[in-house]
Amino acid sequence: MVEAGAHIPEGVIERLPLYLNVLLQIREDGEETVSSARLGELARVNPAQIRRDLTHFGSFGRRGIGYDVDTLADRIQRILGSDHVHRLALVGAGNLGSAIAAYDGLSKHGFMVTAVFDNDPARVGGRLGDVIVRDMRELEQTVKEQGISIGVVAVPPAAAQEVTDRLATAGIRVILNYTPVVVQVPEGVTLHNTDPVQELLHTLYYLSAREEQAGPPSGRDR
Amino acid sequence: MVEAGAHIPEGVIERLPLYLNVLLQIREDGEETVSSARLGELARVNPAQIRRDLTHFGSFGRRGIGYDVDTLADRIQRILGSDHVHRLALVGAGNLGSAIAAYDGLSKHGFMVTAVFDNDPARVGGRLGDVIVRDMRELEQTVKEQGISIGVVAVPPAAAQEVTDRLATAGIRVILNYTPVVVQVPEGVTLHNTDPVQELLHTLYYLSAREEQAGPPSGRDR
DNA sequence: TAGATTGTTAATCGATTAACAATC
DNA sequence: TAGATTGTTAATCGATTAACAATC
Repeated sequence: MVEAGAHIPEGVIERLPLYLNVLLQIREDGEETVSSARLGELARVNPAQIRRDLTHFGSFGRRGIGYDVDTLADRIQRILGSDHVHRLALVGAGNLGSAIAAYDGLSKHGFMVTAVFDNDPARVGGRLGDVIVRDMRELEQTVKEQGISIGVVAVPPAAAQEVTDRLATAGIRVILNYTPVVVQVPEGVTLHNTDPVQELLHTLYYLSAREEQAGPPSGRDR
Repeated sequence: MVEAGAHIPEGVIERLPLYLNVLLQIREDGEETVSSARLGELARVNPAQIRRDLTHFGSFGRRGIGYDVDTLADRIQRILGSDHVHRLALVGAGNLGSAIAAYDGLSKHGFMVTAVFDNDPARVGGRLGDVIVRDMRELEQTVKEQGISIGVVAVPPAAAQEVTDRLATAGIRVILNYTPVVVQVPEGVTLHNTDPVQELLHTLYYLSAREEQAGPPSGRDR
């Protein structure tokens, strides 16, 4: 265990969600204990690195045995802060928005879409999951009223920057951008671009006309 | 310029698509020249790193001036292999599949969805974009006939592993997994998990009850 | 010429990995 | 006890960054 407040490398924080995901899956399969070797196999991470990563937060395993799946999952959830519910504001109720609202992975980690916005009158008033679609004009007020800090942008590219600006102004602190547009955010707002194409392009490098060379270091990204 | 065949760090290959994306956006804005400083600002990458990254492939800029946007974009596209069209097979024609088929970012980088599969008889025979939805049973044959090497999994979680297996068997070399399931792929197949939730969880760490500490190193991921 | 910005070196910094004692 | 696997150290490896000469 390292002293509280010590700097924890970004890479460690990036891998924790991956470990958590694998642990939840293992739990569904009925496994109660897991070794760093098995965890590493499923997450495609070096077992030594997993053990090293975890020491930043304490020691959660038992020598000779491995890790208790339940306990480790709980600990990681508490470290990340995903042990309680987080509300999301979703902007855009088209195909993409609908898919996001129905996305299994969100609820699994305590994320709840509690507000949906669209500017198409045909959609406003309709339902997406359990939530009524609101007019875009209500964005600022609703975000503030519900104290939402995470926003998801699933609108046509042309509207991406404007929506981002409005979310930031409304007090949103984390924005998940589902458009391929490079948007700008003010200081203090964290932006995530979920552009699978960037990952495809990255893979392409190893795919195209490079058969004589070595492939990518691992079969999987992230 | 480094000798051909020299090892190029993975991080460099990961950043090239980011630079490319920013360059394409700058080009749309009508800019003809860009400095590493400006590029770094937009991509949120240290300017020195951008220059260092590019030296792996040659020298594309002009001292005192900067980089020609067109030229640099072209060079990166050729390095990555995105200067020609790549066909995609999309499995799952629901909301998510529809959103992916309509996704701007794909065509922008030369990715074309040329085959769509679903096992719902109500969807088979219908259209998604320009493509007729085929029955899942035709997957193997179609993938082989069209010589498709990239597959996109946009099916319900329960079907994710089976679809992945079938794509791999059919000869697909890159799989983009849009489900939250941790799927396994055989040697030689590259798997990308596009799970925005993992990124949200990662951000959560910096968000929750840690106001007294420093935030994440940068305002943006990827 | 003066100002700007690249290409490139060298130093720093941090992350990964192997190895093994501790211990279940 | 013997086997297994963690926690942790120490070594390696690689990536990032600052600085500056080259040059437009």
